[in-house]
Amino acid sequence: MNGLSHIERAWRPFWKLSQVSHRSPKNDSNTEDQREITTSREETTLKMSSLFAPTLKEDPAEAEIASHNLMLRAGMIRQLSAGIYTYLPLGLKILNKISSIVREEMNRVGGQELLMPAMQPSELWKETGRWDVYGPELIRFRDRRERNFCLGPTHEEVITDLVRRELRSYRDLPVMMYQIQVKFRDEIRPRFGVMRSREFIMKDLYSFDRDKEGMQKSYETMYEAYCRVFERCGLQYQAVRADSGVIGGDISHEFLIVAQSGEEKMMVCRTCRSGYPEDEERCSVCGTSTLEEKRGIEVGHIFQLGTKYSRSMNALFVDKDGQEKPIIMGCYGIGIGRTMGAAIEAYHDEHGIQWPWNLAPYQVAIIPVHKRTAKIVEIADMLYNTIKDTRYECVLDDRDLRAGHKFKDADLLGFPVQIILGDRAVDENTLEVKIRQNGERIDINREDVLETLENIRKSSFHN
RNA sequence: CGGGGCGUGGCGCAGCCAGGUUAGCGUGCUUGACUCGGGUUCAAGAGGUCGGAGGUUCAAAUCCUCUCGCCCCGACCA
Repeated sequence: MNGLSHIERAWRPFWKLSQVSHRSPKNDSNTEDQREITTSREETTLKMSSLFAPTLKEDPAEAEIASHNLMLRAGMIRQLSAGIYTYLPLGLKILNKISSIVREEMNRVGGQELLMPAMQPSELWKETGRWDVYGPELIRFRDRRERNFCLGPTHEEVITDLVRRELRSYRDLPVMMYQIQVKFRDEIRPRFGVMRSREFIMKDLYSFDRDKEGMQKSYETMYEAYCRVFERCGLQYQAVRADSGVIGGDISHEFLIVAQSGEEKMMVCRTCRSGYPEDEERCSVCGTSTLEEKRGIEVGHIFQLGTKYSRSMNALFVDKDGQEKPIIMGCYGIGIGRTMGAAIEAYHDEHGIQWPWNLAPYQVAIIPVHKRTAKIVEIADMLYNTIKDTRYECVLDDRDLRAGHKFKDADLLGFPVQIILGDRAVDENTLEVKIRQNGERIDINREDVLETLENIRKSSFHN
């Protein structure tokens, strides 16, 4: 058994432990182990003949909006029940792309990942009063011993409980912890596929500070991290001051992806780009009244909670002056699945999805137009193997289908670059490259593929 | 929860109002041939307790009752 002091020290942020001599795992492990760990890479290439992505030629009856329709058509999701979806391999791949970006940006600013239970005892919720306040949206049930539980729609209670048990001193603050996990909300009306579902993947981060200034600093840090997340996703976003709703607290901002089909209206300052709720008439940042109405999809929401949860749940720390004080909290959510839907709303055309470079499940699709000549198959394989060892992810459409079918699928699935291999290209030693974003087609020399890909990546307006 | 709509082969639909042989069409799927750069063409084939339960009737996909599910609009929300 470890002594408590050891445990306490172990979970402190590493930057607080600089005086403690701790051994780096790198120095500990032998080179054999290192090699094993570093060689386990994610799959970056795929033959489409083995991809489970049942595409639909026709529009599914249940889908009203583009993203829902296209996710179904592209074989990314399937519905199990109202507001409950399975992510098929391709859909999951994209979900993971978004999660990775989110995770990297959270880690970058000192967020520490953890994983909390979805199943939560009612007692915690009664402490904060939300067992009664939350309403039927909270999915409740009893276990075999008649004890009340709910499926977490959010995790303030659980993390506050964790922190009040383990965190004692101002020396332990600030801390930011987050998870990327499944949430449950029994929506009055689930709709638009993955956009408003009853079970969904969310990143939720919680910040803990010793005073208001610290909380505001954490808030600003997260605000900036959110900007980086959506920038990296290649999405046009807008932060808007917002109401706090049931989450509570004082100041909050919503992050919206700008899209025509967005449910939410907002006013954006033409001069400084500040965003306001739809009823605002002038920009308080630069004083002008040249606001423009835009529509967006809410994908993130950040809150300055203050002491709402720490007071009701008695999450206290001892400050420098020896006084017990409630921890000052903030919470910060990003809907991962919703971000995926919003990206499609923002980037699609009549043929299908147009993935931003960084969200594309694969950036490149190699499309041999037929398999009749050995040369085409050969070049396709060669390209596939070449790209396999690079930073690019690619699929090879090795299916036994006609060219038209492959083209339609490639457009539908939205790979940013298609490399089309036909007889002409083979004869002339060139490659035909089609850019999904703008439909542009260029012929390049075969040896220039990687350079071309890099150029396309760089010039992609939403990379 | 209020309002509207829909459940018929995997998917998209017709048939129902005015009950009546083996329940159709398109697409997809299987096989064969012809094609072969934008979901080809032709032929043959497999696949359906018509959401479920009960009722009316000689007879129900069709009429009646109940029920389950799904979609859309509204209030609510990440």
